[in-house]
Amino acid sequence: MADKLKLSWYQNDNVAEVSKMLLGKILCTNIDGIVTKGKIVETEAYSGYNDKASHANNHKKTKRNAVMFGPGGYAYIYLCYGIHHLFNVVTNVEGSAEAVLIRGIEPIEGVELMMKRRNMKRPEKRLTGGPGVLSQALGIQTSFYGEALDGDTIWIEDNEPIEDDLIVTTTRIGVEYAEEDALKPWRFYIKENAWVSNF
DNA sequence: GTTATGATTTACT
DNA sequence: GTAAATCATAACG
Repeated sequence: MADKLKLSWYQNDNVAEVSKMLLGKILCTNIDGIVTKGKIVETEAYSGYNDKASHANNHKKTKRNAVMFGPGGYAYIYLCYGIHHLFNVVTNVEGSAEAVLIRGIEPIEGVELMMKRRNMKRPEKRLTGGPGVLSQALGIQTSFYGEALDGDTIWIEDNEPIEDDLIVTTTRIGVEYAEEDALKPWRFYIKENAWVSNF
């Protein structure tokens, strides 16, 4: 069995690199004594410096994103549209508001429970193929906010790294000529994986 | 105290 | 393909 990633593992000053390395790792939760696991297949990096999409843009510190300003290795849960829980992993050291958004996972363990939670009547692809639903499938709630990822409730297990050939890095659309303003290719996913969202 | 907004999902035409 | 749902957070008065 793979080892739990240590908090220091996340405290890398290159968010994009952490995002890349998170691909293929195993995200685990332990809710009510039941463990569910899923392989991370899609991630997205967020920085508090130059990413307009980030809640921590321009070092804007609020109560909600405060955890992102802390040291890496903690869970940042954000409730979007009032319904969807988005799960982020805080990276980098204290003072740098950077995080990795987990966008897609491939169910490994506890699949039936996931479907039960989601009350799935839909194709399996939608079970965890999206940032909002994967959180729900794993039972992630707002009470996970600020949880350390080396605890017994939620953690990430190490796994064999994904080959570079299988990692797809995407840039934003229509930014080729606007290199200065364009955000870096900070979206990563595993090639030819059915659980990647939005395709 | 009140209002505007969003890192999305789902359903329907 | 497009449109609507829905609520916690943040900013403003």
